[in-house]
Amino acid sequence: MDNRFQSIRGFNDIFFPESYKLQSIEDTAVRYFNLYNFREIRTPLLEKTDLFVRSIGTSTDIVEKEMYTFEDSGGESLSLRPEGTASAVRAYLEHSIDKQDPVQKWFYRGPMFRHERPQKGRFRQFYQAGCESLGIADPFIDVEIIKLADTIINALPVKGITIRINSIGCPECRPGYIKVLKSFLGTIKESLCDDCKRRIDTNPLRVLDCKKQSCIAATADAPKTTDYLCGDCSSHFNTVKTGLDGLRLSFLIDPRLVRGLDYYSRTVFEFTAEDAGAQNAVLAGGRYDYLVELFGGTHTPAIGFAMGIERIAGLIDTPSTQGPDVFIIPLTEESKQKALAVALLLRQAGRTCETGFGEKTLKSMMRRADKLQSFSVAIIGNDELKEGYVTLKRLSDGHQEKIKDADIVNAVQNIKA
RNA sequence: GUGGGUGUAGCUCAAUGGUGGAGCAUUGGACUGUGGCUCCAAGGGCUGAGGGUUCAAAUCCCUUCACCCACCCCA
Repeated sequence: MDNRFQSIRGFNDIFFPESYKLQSIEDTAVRYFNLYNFREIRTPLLEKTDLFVRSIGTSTDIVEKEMYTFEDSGGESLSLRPEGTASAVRAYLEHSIDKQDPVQKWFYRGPMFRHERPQKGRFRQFYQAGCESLGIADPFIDVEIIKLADTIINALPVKGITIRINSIGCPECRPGYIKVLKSFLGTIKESLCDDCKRRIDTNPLRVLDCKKQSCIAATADAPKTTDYLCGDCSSHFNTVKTGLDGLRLSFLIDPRLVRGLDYYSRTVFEFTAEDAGAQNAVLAGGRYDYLVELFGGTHTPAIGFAMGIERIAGLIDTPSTQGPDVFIIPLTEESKQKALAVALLLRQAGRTCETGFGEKTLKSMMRRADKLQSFSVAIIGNDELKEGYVTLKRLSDGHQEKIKDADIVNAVQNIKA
């Protein structure tokens, strides 16, 4: 056991029923993405490292220490994607989609990779489903996107979700705010933790995000981004808020919400769960109005979000599952061919079927049928073979009858009713 | 990368430094073509790995690995 291969840390095998839970979360998300007319885009898991460095930001933790980066045989630096937006924007420009129709609504789902220490709700390979709306600056798009996120979350059996929103301004107004914030932080520097002291210079916004009680207390009176927004950003944010109010969507304005990626601007939002451990952000996103031009395109406003599939799964009970409609029991070697024919017939009619091939005795097959929570069993032995019927038995009450071969599909229908 | 916790059967867990057990699960039988319930039995372990102390180590010490939780940060 000790010498056998082991998966690498933070890369997990996911078995049924956990896999089924993840699948149903993704399916729910995809259903609503489609309902909102988003179209799927599939991008590579591997990209040139620089794509992520330039979009996410050099001083972010993701780029500094969390990317799976290596050189391929040609000496080029490649990285497993730590998030989905950079690839989408790259594809948008690479295929000149902005020239055909700058307005695009895309969704994606799949694994992301970050080299962090695993803990509750955090893995090195994890799954996200997300969407991107490109080309529209209208704040009502923000409202619509947040409503989409809310709709997906509400379609799932999760409780205790809080929607937090904030605006972090634009290149017009943010520098001014950061200046004010920096000088404020300078005055309280001594009461901040060591990390935050360092952040004053490297990334002052992040000081507001510190979870240490002492830092939270020290920054209680810190200037708020929303008080320093320029006219355009301010009215954009106001429209978002009234739009959400108009949908009767309750949300919290969280001045400490700054997001960890450099490309965000204006509206940022996060859905947090009460019961999720320390990693409580289950869905997050925001505007990134300047990323397309940062990549060399024309100015293209955009907004998107991503949801953490496993984090949401952590809030959901394991779903109860159903066994097959019919478990087919061939008693003899000669009856196996007919067993297969019956199974195929039932499956064509949409009935889930399991076959008892490989089991030795009737008892062992019955036990297996029971263990799989089969609704019924169809026994096929030499008698049945000779006289052209199957013995159909309902396991819940033991009711059993002989069914002529031609009537099997109907009989299964009737026995379930 | 840092800190704390935990490693014993497939799973959940017992075992004062003195021959490693139980429940559940698995397989078979009681019951020859009828599951669940019950009873009986069987299989399954280098106690995560390596070293040390000791007459004697699952137990004490050191090292290492893995997992969990938290920090940093993030979905």
